Amino acid sequence: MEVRVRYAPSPTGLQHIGGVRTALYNYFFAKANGGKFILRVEDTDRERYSDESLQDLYDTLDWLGIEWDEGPVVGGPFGPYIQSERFELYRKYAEQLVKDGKAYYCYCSPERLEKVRQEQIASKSEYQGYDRHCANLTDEERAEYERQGIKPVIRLRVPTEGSTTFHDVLMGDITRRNRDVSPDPILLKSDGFPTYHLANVIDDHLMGVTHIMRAQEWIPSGPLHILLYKAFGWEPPVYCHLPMVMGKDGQKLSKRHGSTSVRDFRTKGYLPEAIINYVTLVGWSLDGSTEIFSKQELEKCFRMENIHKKPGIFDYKKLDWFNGYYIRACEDERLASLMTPYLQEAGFISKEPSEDEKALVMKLVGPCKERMKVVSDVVELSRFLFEDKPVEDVGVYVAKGSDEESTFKALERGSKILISGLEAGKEEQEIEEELVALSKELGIKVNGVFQPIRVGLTNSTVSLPLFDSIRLLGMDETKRRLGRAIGILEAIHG
RNA sequence: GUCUCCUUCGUCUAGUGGUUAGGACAUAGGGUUUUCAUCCCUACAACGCGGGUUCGAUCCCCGCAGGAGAUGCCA
Repeated sequence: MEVRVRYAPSPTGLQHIGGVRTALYNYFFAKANGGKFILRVEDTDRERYSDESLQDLYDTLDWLGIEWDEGPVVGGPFGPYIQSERFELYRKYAEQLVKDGKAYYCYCSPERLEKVRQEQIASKSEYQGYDRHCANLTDEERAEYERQGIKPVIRLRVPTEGSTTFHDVLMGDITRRNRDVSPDPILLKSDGFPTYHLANVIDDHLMGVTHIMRAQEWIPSGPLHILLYKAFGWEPPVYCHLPMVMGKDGQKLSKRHGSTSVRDFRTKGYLPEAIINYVTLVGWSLDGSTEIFSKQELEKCFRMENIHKKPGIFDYKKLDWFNGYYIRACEDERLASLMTPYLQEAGFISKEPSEDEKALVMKLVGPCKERMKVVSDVVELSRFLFEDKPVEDVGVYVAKGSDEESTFKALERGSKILISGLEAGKEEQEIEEELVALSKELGIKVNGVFQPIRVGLTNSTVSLPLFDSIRLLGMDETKRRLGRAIGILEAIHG
């Protein structure tokens, strides 16, 4: 039997880490088993739906390189794959259930339901949920409600006796007494749209879904779904409930923990490889020691059995580590093009970069590569090139173990060695050795010579390596800034 | 309140009826280095608690505690 899985998000917000991981697991499971990965849009909540969310869904999957075999845009044999376009279908099935006596019309107002709920809470009633007020209306009562123009909902008749069990690949058998299953949940809302439970079961069945991998928060409604499959006389699929992704405090990951939308991470300069690799590892592992996985590898080695039961806490620092790793592994050309938008945003280079600017960005890649956690770090690393704010504070030029006098000499003589050396076409290593010799002569540490030069050139004690900085600045600018730095130290010395 | 699920270093995890309980991130220290970073080395650090079963339990069983989720005309 062919494996068919689906990712079925609701476009009511930006795609977040938890959702994307569900998508990834489904996608990898399909690939590893030569199956099909289906994308289905569950847009039955008309209140919260937004076009932006739908677009974000497509953009995010696109960016991650997750292609769906069937779904919106690409189509497929069981379409449409957007639930709002399947509107009529759900009503038909719901009404069939009513005809079969497995569901019924309910005319209760939201206000009444709320009142019932409040009373149950207030009385600490053991029984919580709908009181089945409309479960056995007579034809006359129904007709009266209809006359009043009340739009009914359709509720499932949940048995009050017995229990329902379903099997979960990870959890084993999960059993719930029927009296503990949500009493008579709504299947079709008064606006004619189905609820999640109805639409989900119908579509999974009609689309031939064989395995359902979804978040653990759905476990409690598992029995309800089984009841629905039974009511329709359908065979339920294999279930596998995924551990949730939590924040530092052990609560469901949310915005107060930091970024949660993939768009946020993308904007900050995270690479899709890093997101895929790390997110997959929260709740899944191959062998406990392999950490680096490419998407292609995961498409081969992903096993459902290796998914964990325990919810995982999302560790931003470990993500950073992965991202740094992937930045270092990134091709120069690609990294340059990833860096470009940040440099443009900062106003460092133009929207239509000239050939010179492009060449400069390429030169920036090497020195920045080892130093970025996220691509946006390039802005701070390269700021000295585009914004020249000389350091006026003499103390900054003085390295640890040196003093103002030695620093001045080191800068003055070091600059000469540097410039004449470069102009004579000497090897950098040779120049470096001469600078080291100078430090010895002055009786200061090596950095006592390099620091004032670096501060003079990059306006900061923390900078890219000296010779890289010079290459980026160019000879003329190097001379200018060195001359100016000498001036600053000289002036203060009188 | 009721129901369901979960429990190995701070975090992600490996693992076994007898192991020095392994790896990675983080943290701390050190080395390489012109700063930063990279890279390398070292250290720190865990089987939730209580009962069983057993010659022996982190591992098997039962309680407990703690955590999470669900309990919507949201998914």
